[in-house]
Amino acid sequence: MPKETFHKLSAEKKKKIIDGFLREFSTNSYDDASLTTVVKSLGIAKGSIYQYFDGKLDLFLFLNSECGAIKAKYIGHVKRGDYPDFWAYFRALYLEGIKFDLEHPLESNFLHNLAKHIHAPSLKELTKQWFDQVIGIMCEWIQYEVDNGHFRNDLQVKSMAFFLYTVSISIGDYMRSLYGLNLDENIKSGKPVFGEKRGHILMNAVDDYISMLRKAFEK
Amino acid sequence: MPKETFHKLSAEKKKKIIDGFLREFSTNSYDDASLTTVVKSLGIAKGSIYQYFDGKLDLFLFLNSECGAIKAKYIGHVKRGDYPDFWAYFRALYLEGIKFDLEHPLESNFLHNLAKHIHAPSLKELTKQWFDQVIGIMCEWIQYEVDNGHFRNDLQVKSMAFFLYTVSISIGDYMRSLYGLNLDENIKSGKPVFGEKRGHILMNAVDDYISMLRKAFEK
DNA sequence: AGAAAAAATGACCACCTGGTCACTTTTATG
DNA sequence: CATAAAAGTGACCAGGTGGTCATTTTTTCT
Repeated sequence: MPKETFHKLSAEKKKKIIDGFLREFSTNSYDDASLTTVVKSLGIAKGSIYQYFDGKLDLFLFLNSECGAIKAKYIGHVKRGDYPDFWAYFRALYLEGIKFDLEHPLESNFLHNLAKHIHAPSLKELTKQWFDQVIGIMCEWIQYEVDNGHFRNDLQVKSMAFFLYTVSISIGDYMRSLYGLNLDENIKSGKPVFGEKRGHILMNAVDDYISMLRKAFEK
Repeated sequence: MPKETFHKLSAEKKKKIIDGFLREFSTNSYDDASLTTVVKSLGIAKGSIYQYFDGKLDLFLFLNSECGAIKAKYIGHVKRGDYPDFWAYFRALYLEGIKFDLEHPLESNFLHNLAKHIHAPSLKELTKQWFDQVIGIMCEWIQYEVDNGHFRNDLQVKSMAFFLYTVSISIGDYMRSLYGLNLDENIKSGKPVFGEKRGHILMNAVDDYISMLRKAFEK
């Protein structure tokens, strides 16, 4: 967590610093991201960031929690009970996710990039926690649907959760591939991450995937 | 590709060098793998490897093609025509894959590790080629089944190929998670990669996945 | 055996990283 | 305004990397 010094900074300066590092960590793996580079482009001294944070990892974890908090504001209010079936719920989560992508490109790409480099040894603890949490949530989702007779019950819930996790993560990659999106380039050039594509077009990819998942899981 | 000097080496020395680097590249990403470390543990001079190879990337690409060639010997003779349906064929490919894993742990883990770090910028070209090739093959598989009325035809073949690719890659991860395998540790300690597990037990994970894939793809 | 060619060597290079800390500048306080 | 505390600075450090090359050792050939 940042030191008090950082919180005392003006809102603009804080944002400038956060954005600078988000940009770097969004287009590089944790290890490849260079503090020196960011510090230079921000025009501040290297030593300053050690007045704000305990080190590279501390800085990264802070950015992660910031991005997570913003994303949670989007998907947090989507409730299973508000939808007739699981896949409508799942789809709504993705819609909110894309809205988040469009409105917070930097934060969105930071999180995508983290998921991409889930095997980075330096972030082993963070990614393990994150992974266990996601799998745990998905197990609960699936168990609920199995109990209510909506999902098949001939497989281990864990198998299904792993399957769902894998496919969910890859949806984003698929969208990028299908529409020829180059997020890194857009990030670097300051354009919107998803270019000119509207959210509902991107949902075509999600819908193809959901169509397959539905069949895979249904009783 | 290696220089002539390397090929003139005795078979034992060649194997020792190959194994040393395979071990390093199996337990580290391309960038994190250290030539210095391997060279020290092999007891040869740093300069020697520059007499054998054009550099780190050249060495890596050579190891990659070696491992690929060995794996191809296993899965190369599995033909679609020899199986009643696609999933029997798919399953047979995995059986051969596991056989390869057990008999060539170092080579197997090298390839797994490459797939894990598919986003590494230093290997961008290699991974892009590899990815395009795999997706291409899977598109052909799927198109064939669609044409013969075995797979649904209401989705883009590309969606299905991407889906199949994603799930296929994750099967290995799932096996590791399900059986608590720690491949890196086994590699480092010299134990068999999959520990004491027999191949047919590992296939339980594959079968759960196939069961879901079958439903997702069937007409 | 002697000369020439080939192979092996390891000190060394340029470069980069995250992190430090004595020092200067800015801000707050009495 | 003077003093003290807080914030900002950037040269510097140790540690690491892939790669080089003059030199030495080994092998090959006559």
